[in-house]
Amino acid sequence: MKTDIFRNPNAVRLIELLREQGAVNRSAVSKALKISDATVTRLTNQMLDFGILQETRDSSRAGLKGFPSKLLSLPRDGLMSAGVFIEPDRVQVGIFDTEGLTLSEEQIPVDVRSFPEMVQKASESLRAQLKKIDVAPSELIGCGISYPGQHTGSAGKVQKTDQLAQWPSIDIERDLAPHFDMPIFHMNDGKVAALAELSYGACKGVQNFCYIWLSYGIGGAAVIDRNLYLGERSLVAEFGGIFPKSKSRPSGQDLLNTLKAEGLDFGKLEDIPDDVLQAEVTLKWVARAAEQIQWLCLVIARTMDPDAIVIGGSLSQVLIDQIYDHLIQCETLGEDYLSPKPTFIRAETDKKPHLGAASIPLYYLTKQTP
Amino acid sequence: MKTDIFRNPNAVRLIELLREQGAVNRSAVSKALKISDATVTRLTNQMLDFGILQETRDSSRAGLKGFPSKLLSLPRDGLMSAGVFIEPDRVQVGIFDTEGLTLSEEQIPVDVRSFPEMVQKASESLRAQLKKIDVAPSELIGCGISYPGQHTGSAGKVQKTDQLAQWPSIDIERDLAPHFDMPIFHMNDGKVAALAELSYGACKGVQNFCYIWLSYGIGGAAVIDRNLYLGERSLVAEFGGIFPKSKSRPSGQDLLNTLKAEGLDFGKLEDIPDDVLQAEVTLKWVARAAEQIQWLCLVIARTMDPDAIVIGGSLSQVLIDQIYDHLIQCETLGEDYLSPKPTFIRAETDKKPHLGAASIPLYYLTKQTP
DNA sequence: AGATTAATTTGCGCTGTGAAAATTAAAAAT
DNA sequence: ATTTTTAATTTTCACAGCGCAAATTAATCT
Repeated sequence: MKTDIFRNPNAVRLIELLREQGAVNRSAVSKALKISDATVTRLTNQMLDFGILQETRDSSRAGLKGFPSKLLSLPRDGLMSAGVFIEPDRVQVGIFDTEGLTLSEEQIPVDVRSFPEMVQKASESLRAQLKKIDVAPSELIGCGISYPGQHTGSAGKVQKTDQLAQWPSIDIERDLAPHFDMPIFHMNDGKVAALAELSYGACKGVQNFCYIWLSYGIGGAAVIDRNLYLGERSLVAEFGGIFPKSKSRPSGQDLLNTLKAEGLDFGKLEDIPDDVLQAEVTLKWVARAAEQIQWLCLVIARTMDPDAIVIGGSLSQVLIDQIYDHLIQCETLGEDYLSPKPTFIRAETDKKPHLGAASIPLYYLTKQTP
Repeated sequence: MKTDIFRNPNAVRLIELLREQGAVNRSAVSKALKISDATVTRLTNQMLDFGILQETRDSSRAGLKGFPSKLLSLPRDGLMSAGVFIEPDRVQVGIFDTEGLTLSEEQIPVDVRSFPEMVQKASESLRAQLKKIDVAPSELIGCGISYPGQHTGSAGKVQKTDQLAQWPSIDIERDLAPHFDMPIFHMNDGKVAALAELSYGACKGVQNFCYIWLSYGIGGAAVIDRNLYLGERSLVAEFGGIFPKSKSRPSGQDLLNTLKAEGLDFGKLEDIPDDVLQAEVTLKWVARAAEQIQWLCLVIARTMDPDAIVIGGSLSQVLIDQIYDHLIQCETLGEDYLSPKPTFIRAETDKKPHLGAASIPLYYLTKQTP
C-alpha cells in the first residue's frame, strides 16, 4: 500500500514542505526538515517508487559548479482523492488532484432524505466520474464523506437536529465501505472546511489557526500544530453558543430572520438575490455582525492565541468579504488588546465543501495512529 | 545521562501511567500502552538501571498459578527536581520528590529587586537545602525557574510591567546556568501552575484542560493532549483581557480596589484578614466574580471544549473555593449551553508555585524535541 | 586533463520495535 | 515427588529508520 509511507512523519513533513514551497532539491529538504542527506535520499526514493513524488531538472542551478541538483515535487496525480459532502438538500461529489484542483465534480439534488439512498447515489456518481476521467479507484488514496450530525447537541439549525435522529449510528464498515472500492473516511461536516484550508487552501504553512465558519449558524474549527483539535465533546469552536440565542447572533439564519422582519422572506441563503445583498437592511446587518465577530476574534485571540483566524463559510461570498474587510481594517480587536492583532485570512476553499471532504483521507492517513 | 531515556516517548507514557495508576506489572503496562511485552521488558530494564523505576513483589497475585508478577513503580527519589519561583516581593525555592512532595523549601524575602541578586540568593538557598537533605545536585533532573515577564504586552499588574523593562533579555546560558550545578529550565510564571497540576496535582490523567489562575490578575493556561499550548505570542489563556479594563473584572486587584472603596485599604492580597474575607462586601464581590467566571467558562467550553476546567490561584483559598463551589453548583453554564457541563477541578498545587517551577524540567525533558 | 565543487548515494552501526519461541516460578494434577 | 499447567517475563531474530562519514557523481574551473 503506497499510503503506508504516511506512517513515516518525515514523509508527511516533506509533503507539507512541497505544498508550501513548491519544488525543492534534496539538499534543501534535509536543511528544511533538519534530517540527514542520507535519510532524504532513502525517503524520497521510496516516495518516487510509490509515485507520490516526481523528479525534474533544476534549471535554476545551471552553469554552477557541483553535482547538478534535481528538483522534487508532487505529481498532480500522486495523491488524488474523492470527496462526498452530504447536506439535507443536496449531495456534492468530486475528485481532486494533489493540489486540490477539481478533476471532476457533480451536484446531486436530494428528493428522498434517506441516508442509504444518498450514499447509493453518491457512490454511483463517483464511479461514473472515475470512468469519465479514466482513473481507477485504486489510484485514489481514498474517499472522504462528510454529513451533518455527530454533534452531541445544539446543532444550530433545527433541520439538522431532525436529521440527527435518523443518522446517529452510522457504521463505516457496514454502511459506507461496501459502496466504494477504496478506503473510506468520514468526519463531522463543520470541521472539513478547516481541513481543506489546511491541506489545499490559505493555511498551507500555518501552524495554529481558528476557523470561523459562517453559514446558517456560526461554527468553526481549531487547528493546533497542524492537527485538528476536536475537544472532548467535539464542541470545539462551536461559536454560536457564545451569542445567546435570545439575542441576535451573527449567523445566516439571523440574516434570514432580519430580512423576513422587513418583509423579505427567503427560505435559503442562496436564494437571496444580489439587490437584497446590497440593500440598506443587509448592510446594516453586516455592520452589526462584523462587530460581533470582531468581539469573537478578541475572545479567540485571548483564549487560544492562534497564528491566524480564518474567515469563510457558505454565506454569500460578498457578505463574508465585507466582514473580513472589517476585521483587517479595525485598529484593534478590543479595548485592552495591546498586542498586535492576529493575522486574518480569507478562506480560499469555502465554496467547495466536497474538497473539504476529499481532504479527510490524507488527514487521517497522515495524522492518525491506527 | 539518565534523562536521555525521556527521548523515548514510551518511557514518558510509562511514567504518566504509573503516576495515574500507581504500581502495575509489565504485562499490564504492555496492554495499557499497547506496546509489546518485549519492548516493555527492554524499556523497564533500562529505567531500572537509571534508578527511575523500582520493582516490588506483587502480593496481590499470590496463590495464583503462573509466573509471579513483579510490580513497577516510581521511586520517591528517582525524579527529584528543584524549583525557583520569583515574585517581586519574594523568592520561593524548593526541592521535590517524584510524587511532588516537598523535601525542602525556603522563602526568601526580597529587599533589592535586582535579578542577578535574586538568582544569586536562590542558588545559595538551593545549595544549602541540598546539603541539609544530603542530596547531590547531580541526583536532581534539573532546576526550573519561573519569573514574571516574557509577555509581549499587557501584564495586568503595573508592577510587573515595571519589572519587565529590567528583565527582558535573560539568557539562560549566561545569566542562569553558571549559578547552578544542574540543568536549568525556565518558563513564564503564569503557565507553571498548570504544569504542576499536570504532573503532580489533580490533572494527572486529564488529556485536555484549561486552567483559570486567579491572582492579582486573571491568567491561565491551556493543555492540549497533555502538552502545554502556548500559542503564537504566549497569550494563550490571558483571560483578563476579555473583561474590559474600564469595567470591573474578576481579579485580585479588582477585589483590592473594591475593598479600598469601602475604606479597607490593603496593599497585598495576603494582607486581607479573615474577618474582611467573610464580610458582606467580599461576599458580594465573590458573587459577582463567580458570575463573570461562569461566563468565562462558557466561552472556554465553546471555543476549546476541554475535558476539564481547573480553578486555582494565589488569591485566598477561601475565595477560590467559593468561586469553585458556585461553578460546580450552577445548573448550566449559560442560556444555550445544552451539553453536559465540562468537569470542574479544584487545583491542588496552587499554594506551591515553586512546585510548578520544579515541574518545568520534567516537562521540557519529556515534551521538548531539542 | 586534472582540480574543485556541491548534490547525492552508499556502507556501517545504532536504537527502537514486534512476532514468536524460550524461560521461569509458581500452583495444580498425577 | 514428579509432571503438567499456567501466566509473566525474557530472549532471539528480523526489520525499519536514522545519522555519520566516506564514496560517488556530474558539473565547472584552471
